[in-house]
Amino acid sequence: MPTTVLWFRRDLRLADHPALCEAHQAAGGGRVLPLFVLDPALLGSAGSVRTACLSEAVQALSEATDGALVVRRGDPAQVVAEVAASVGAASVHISGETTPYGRRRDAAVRARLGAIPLVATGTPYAVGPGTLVTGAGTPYQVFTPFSRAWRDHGWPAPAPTPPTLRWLSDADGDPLPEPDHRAQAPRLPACSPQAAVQRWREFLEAGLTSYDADRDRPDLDGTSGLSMHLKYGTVHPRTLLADVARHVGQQDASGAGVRRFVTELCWREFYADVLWHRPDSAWADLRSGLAAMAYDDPGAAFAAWQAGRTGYPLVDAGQRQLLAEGWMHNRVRMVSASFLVKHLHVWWPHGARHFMRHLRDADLASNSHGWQWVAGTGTDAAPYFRVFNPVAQGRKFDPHGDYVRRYLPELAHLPGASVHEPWKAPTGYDHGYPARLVDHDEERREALRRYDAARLRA
DNA sequence: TTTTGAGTTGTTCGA
DNA sequence: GTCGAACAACTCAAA
Repeated sequence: MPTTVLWFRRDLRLADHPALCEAHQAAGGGRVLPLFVLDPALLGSAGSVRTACLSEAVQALSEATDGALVVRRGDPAQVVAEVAASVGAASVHISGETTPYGRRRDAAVRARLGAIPLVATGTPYAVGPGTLVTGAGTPYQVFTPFSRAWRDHGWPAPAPTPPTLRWLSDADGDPLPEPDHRAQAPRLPACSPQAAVQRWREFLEAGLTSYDADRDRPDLDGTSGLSMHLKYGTVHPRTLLADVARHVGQQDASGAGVRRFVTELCWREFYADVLWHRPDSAWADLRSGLAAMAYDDPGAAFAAWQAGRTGYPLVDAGQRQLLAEGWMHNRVRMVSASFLVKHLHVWWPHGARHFMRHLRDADLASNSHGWQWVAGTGTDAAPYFRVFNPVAQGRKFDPHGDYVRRYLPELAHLPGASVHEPWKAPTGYDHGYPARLVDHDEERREALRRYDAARLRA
């Protein structure tokens, strides 16, 4: 009976897993060796929270396979070929990868495997990147037409889990990185398929109806909280879309929330599609229109931004949440990114790299293209004259100041929305909060000047 | 090929 | 305090 290898990557679950089905089918009555490779090329750019989440998800997968999961550290091309040869595998199975590094890596693995086929089934998306094209056969550049095509295309039903899973383990593995973050930050949610399912149930019951209104409020628990699970694949968007479709039938009151949630999933797929067509846009401007833009080198101001000491409370609260929890509310990500790019005049990849290192949901496509949207260099970019005012954003989306106070102990004594303007409070700087690094009006005008100059030279 | 309608997420200013 | 206009044209997608 043949043996096959199932190499897990961004799909750390057993449910709704087409490549798992394929691996079992190819094995016939034989066994499947579950494998995870700790790739130094990927681990090197991950902060401690990211590493810990990965470690936890892999641990959960190991338990779900009754300890059969083989974890090996090293260059995937070498490790996968070695493992496949050692068990005499008939084929190696994967979920298709779509990021620039993942595609290069898989090509190298395929080459190294030689006669053993590397079989890709499915992707981490409901509709695989590169599937949808415009009538002219070109990739979509604007979200709304893409989202129409994406909904019209429809989403496949979740894959059924094979009734019996016959795992093989050769028991010769490397240890996982120590998940040491939980002691430091006990508030962090667990990273496992079970945790994903639990969070999803809670959100369906309590969060979805008010999602449209609450998702923009960092002071509330209004988001789905699923971004980390989508990143590691502890849940697949196909599962979510199928559940949501059932939910819609039951209660119409949640219509706006459902539509919005589906739209947010679609954004993830849109940016993955853009990155698929333009791998270089991960770390460089998608559009060349601002090639002549004058940026400042990241120096002391960049360090202050990273540490959450810019003197603008909403920005600083976000940056400190990022360092403490490996997560930042989406609204605050936009404000903080805008501040780095437009108030501190730093090129977006510097900020994007910092986010990628620390975010536990670090998704290359969403992160890079979210930054490019803010910077005005991406698809559907924000008009260049749109400069977020961190105080106005704070008053609007954190109206009682609860979010800011949660992360800035130096401002915990200021009541209500006054926390967004400590310079106006007599006691605003009594507990060591830093003065404003730059003046909003001044830097806004400076940003507009630079954009004008860049556009003239373009 | 040409035309047409439309495009995530804001801010400021002045009436 | 509230409200509408200006910001600046440009590109995309489809008819």
